[in-house]
Formats: sequence, C-alpha cells, structure tokens
Amino acid sequence: MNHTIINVEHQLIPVLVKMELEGVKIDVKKLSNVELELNDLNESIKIQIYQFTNSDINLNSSEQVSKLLFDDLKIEPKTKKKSNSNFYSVDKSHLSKLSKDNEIIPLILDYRKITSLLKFCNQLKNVNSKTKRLHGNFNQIGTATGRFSCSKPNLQNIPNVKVKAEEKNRLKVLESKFREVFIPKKGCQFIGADYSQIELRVTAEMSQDAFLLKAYNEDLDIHKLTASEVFGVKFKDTTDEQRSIAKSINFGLIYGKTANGLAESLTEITNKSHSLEQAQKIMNDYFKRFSGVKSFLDGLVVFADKYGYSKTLYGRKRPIPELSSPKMSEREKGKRLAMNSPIQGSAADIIKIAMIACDKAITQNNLKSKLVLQIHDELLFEVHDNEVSIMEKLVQKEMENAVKLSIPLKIDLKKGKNWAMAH
DNA sequence: CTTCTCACG
DNA sequence: ACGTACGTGAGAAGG
Repeated sequence: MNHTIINVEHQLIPVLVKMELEGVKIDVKKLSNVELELNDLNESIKIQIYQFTNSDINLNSSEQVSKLLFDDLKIEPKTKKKSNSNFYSVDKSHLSKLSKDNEIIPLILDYRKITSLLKFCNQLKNVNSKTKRLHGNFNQIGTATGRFSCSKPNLQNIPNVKVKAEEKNRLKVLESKFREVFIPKKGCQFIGADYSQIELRVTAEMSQDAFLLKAYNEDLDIHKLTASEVFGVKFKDTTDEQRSIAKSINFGLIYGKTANGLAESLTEITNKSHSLEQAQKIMNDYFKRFSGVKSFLDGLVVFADKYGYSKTLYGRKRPIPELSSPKMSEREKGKRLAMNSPIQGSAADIIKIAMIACDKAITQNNLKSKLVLQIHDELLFEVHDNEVSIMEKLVQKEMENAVKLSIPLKIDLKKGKNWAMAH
C-alpha cells in the first residue's frame, strides 16, 4: 500500500477508538414512544391487509406476497423481472408502479415501512448498560473503496427524512423522528458538518475538466451549469426539470451509469417515457461539453485494465479482477468499478484526513468536544455549550483545508439539540 | 448459507 | 436475449 495511505490509516486508529468509546446518547423515552406508535399502526395495517386475503400468508415472505399479488389477485406485473427463485419481484420500485392498480399495494408498502422502522427501534434500544450510550462498531477498512462500514448497530443508515410542519402522513412523521432521538449529553449540543458534493468536487479535481473547475472556483450551482451546457440554454433560463436531469447525469457519471440507466431516470423524472436514443444523445452532449470528464473516466478504465487495480488521489488501491473476467457483463461491471472506486475512495481519503486534523486541533486547543459519528461525508460532534463558537470555526477550517486541491472544498454546518437539527 | 428487501451516503 | 449505477449492514425467509 501507498505510504500516504498507510500514514493516514495509522493516525486514524486512535481517533476512531475515541469515537467508538465515546458513543452517542439516545433519547430512550422518545424512542419508545415512537415504537409504541409504530406498533399501533402495525396492528391496524395488518387488519386492513388481511381483509384482502383469507389465507394467513406471511407478509415478510416475498415469495408468498408475490403469489398473492400476481397469482391470486391477478394483478398485472409491470416488470419482467423475476427473482432467482422464479417469482415476480415485489420490491419497492415495482410495487410503487402498481400502487393505483389495487388497494392492497399501498397497504403492503406501509407494512414494509413499519417493519423496517421497528427494526431500527430494536437496534437503537440496545444502549450499553454502563455508558447508557450507543457504541457503533466502525470498521476502518470495512469497504473495498476505503470508506468505513459500521455495524452492531449500523449508525450509518439511520433514516434521514425531513417533514414539513403540516405533514399529515403519520408514518412519514414517525420516520422523521429517528434522527431526533440522537441527542447530545447535558450541557452540550451537536454540530454536524457535511462536505458539499465532495464526490463531484473530487471528479473535478481528478479530471481537471475546465468547466467543472470553473464552476467550483466560481461557486456556481453545478447542476444548473450542467443543465445549461447540456441543453444549450442560458444559465438563468434553465428549468427545474432540466436541472433535475442534469443532477441525475452528474450523479450517474460517478457510478458509471449507462445510457439505459439514464433513460430510466429520465422517464422517472419527467413522467414521460424516454428512449435509449434520447438518453444516449443527452450523454453524448454531456461528454462533448465536459470532455475532460470523458477522457478522465476512459483513462481510469485503461489504468485499471493495465495494472489490475484502481487508485485514489492519495494512492489507495482497489484490485479489480472483474476486468479480466471471460464474462462480458462482469467486465462491464469492472469498468464501472474502475470509474467509481477512485472517486468514492478519494472522498473517503479526504474525510479520513479531516478527522485526524479535527482531532489534533481539538487536542491542541484543550477542548472537551468529541467526534461521535462519521457518515461518509459528514461528521457529527458533541460540543460543550461554551465551545460552540470555537468548534464551529475549528471544524470548518479543518475540514475545508484537510487537503489542498485546485478547487475549494465546502462544508455545510448546522447545530442543534438533536441530530436532525444538526443535519 | 443464499436470496430478498430496504435503510444510508 | 437480458438487465440496467457505486459502496455498505440487518433481518427474515427458504433451502
């Protein structure tokens, strides 16, 4: 492994140990209220569902649900996709398309949502008996790309839903409570800081694409600029829909999205069917304008092909054996990995460096504030009330200057009495 | 032990 | 002819 990366991972160890030992406080009472309400909703939804079927089917079994919907109730599936066990998929994306076709569909979706949220309740209840806090297990080398993973419990996939005051959907409101049950201890508040579009900024840096560099150096709305370039309209004349499509392209290119995938997204965004050809044309227009991005992504594949691994800005490697598979689909996957891993991995490198820098600065300033969570592009600090203003400046400075790029890194910083407010 | 589904970035 | 984006962890079902 590369020297810089060894160094980063080495220095990160004590920072991570501290974060895990510190843990994070849970508002147990609020959580149990949420759980009670969910159980309540669960009972009533089950009663409604069982009005559609006499049999006592297990709603947790996708096979049984599939047979109920498509065999017994004769609902016409809107996908050809069958699972490996040879039944029509009943996942959310498919069922959502069928919502209007039968009353039972939204009920099943709600049931799924409730059971999913109840699982989170169960996980979050398990606070440590001594510390009364939740201590996730942050795995420093948990992923192929350099990111952390987190387990027991996984604190990196807590529902992130914001609702307006007038939101009527009880379930949605309940879902929005999950980040509210994460609270700072007495005399403290949370400061949350997340990198703004770090993967796209990394793409700008690594590709040195002229348009992207200009956009970030001038702090322009990147998706709007993309829309204006791809659709050939003036910056200020871009529509919301064009911006939304551009956003989808920008995210897609990080994943190595294909024209087919883009066509799907276009159909979803505009509610009008889009052909492969239309999507292909938009992608071609994009790469014509952002030629630096095109040659960068092509170069990543060539590199990975030649060496058998991909590499981040700071030298973290990921082997990509898929590229030498005899199977075409595997090789295509390998190409996407070759494009995505350096981007996702470089972003991971940067936040790891930032964590070390924040920890060092906190120590040097003799502060009592603690890092409690890392969620890929976000850091959450438990901050003593009298340290709030110094910590705001410290976190911003250390995160934005963690590394020196040819474009600025930007963070969004928020604070509050729970995680929802600090994000 | 594998598959399916679903939560996050 | 086919499926359709990258990275995770958890729990239930089914074999």
